[in-house]
Amino acid sequence: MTDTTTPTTDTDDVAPAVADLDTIVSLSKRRGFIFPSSEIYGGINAVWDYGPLGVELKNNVKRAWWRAMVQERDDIVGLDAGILMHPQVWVTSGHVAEFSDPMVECQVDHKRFRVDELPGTEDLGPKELLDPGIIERLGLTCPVDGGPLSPPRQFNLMLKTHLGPVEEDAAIVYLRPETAQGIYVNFKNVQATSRKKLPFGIAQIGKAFRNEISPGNFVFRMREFEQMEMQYFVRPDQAAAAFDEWLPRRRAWYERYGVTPSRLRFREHRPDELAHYAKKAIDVEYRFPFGWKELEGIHNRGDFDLGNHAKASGENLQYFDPATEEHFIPWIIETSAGGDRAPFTFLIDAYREEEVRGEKRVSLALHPELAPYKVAVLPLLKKRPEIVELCHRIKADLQRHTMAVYDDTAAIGKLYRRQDEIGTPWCVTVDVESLEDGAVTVRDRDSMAQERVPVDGVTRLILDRLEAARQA
RNA sequence: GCGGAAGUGGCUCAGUUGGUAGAGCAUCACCUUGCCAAGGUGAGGGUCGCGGGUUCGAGUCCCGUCUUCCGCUCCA
Repeated sequence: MTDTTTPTTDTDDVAPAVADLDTIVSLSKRRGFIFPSSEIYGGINAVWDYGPLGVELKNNVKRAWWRAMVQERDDIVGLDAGILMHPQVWVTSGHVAEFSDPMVECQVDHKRFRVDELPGTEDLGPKELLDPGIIERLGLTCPVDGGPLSPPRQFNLMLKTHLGPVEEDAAIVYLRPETAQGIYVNFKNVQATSRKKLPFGIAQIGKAFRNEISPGNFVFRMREFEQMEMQYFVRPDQAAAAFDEWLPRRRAWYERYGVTPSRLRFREHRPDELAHYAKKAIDVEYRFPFGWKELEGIHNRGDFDLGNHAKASGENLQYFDPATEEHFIPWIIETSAGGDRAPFTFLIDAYREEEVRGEKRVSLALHPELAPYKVAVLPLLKKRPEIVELCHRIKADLQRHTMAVYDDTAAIGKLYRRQDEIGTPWCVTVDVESLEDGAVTVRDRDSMAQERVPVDGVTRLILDRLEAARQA
């Protein structure tokens, strides 16, 4: 691969964050992008709601991802699997074992340890590992500083619920902690019905849930979040090459939609930090206001998932390669992006501030395809009913094709500023002359260029501009 | 979950030694203006995160709780 830089610190500010987190949170709330969940009851930890503008931005990001992954490719198809799955899926995937452990905490340095990894606990069963008296009985202490340990507690990173009206253990199901498993268990169905030959991929966007120990940083780490995942199935001997292909491709996707290249980097996981399913993992990281953090993970999962599911379910999940007449379990290259982190990143990176006459002006340089509204129609003079009427006619025509909005509740300068602050790329202004020459002014947010356009050509022009931005 | 800080109208904040809440911006209406956050007048909006306690009386003191932020754990 071409660009696998692996900086090590969080403080190498080649590209300082654009704005601090508070500024973004404040803008999000003020303009209606993101609100705290259940705010009138005091909010609920690590859940956030998308407001009128936020849902547009998020949907646009998801659509852009789907477009790049599914629409424009012949080798990837989509899927939308259930959030609830057979409980056995999570046993097989390793999540029951890896995501829920009896743990103890040192009372001195507050470090946490899995009970079954402390010396002398090797032979203990699951029940004994949770025994409150086990610490005292075995004389366990903190491996780091010898401090006293808390009684064992069950840490479960998976959220549970009951399926069926009667709450009994047999009916416990998990809310999926990752969307990937929905793809793996459907591998045969999708492959058979789509008749795809290796290599091919399955893409999915959906919610996942984790009882994070310490969520935070706004929408960066939530307990309910969205994933945009694509699982690419390949011959084992092609896995490494496929991995190297997807890496720059995924980074380029973020850059294409406006993320500053110097605020992106790759970071490869050390062997000791690899997830239980991964053979190799490289993150695409973004320079968030709170440091370099993962935006998306690209993993080589080998045959871990399909292999285990085949064994546990008894199903034959092998692929038959007609060219070589071989049967084998495909290997999987996974690209797993954050469906909330991506919009968050685009929002942060689009943030602009400038001083005009001692006043702070905020604007969002969002890529037109991601902007909540593509165009605003504004009257220069709202006293003339013909002008307002013409505005509504233009807006109605635009609305049939894209997100357009009309606003007349302020002077023209302020109307422009409002649109700049929410990232609207184009504004159409109707003035007195429009009534005579049948032309209006189209103003471009980024270049500030203005041009006169015949009323009948406005919609075409905006759609052309949008398409041009999409192609760029 | 642990340690530290914070929580007042949509946003940013003020609120003196406890006496029943203010400002700027924003929003809305009207007048004026008419191409890049103009001016004027007026209006709506908070019981001070929530619960309890002390007190004649608490935003202001005490306890609990929730939430947010910064660290420890993580990874979309």
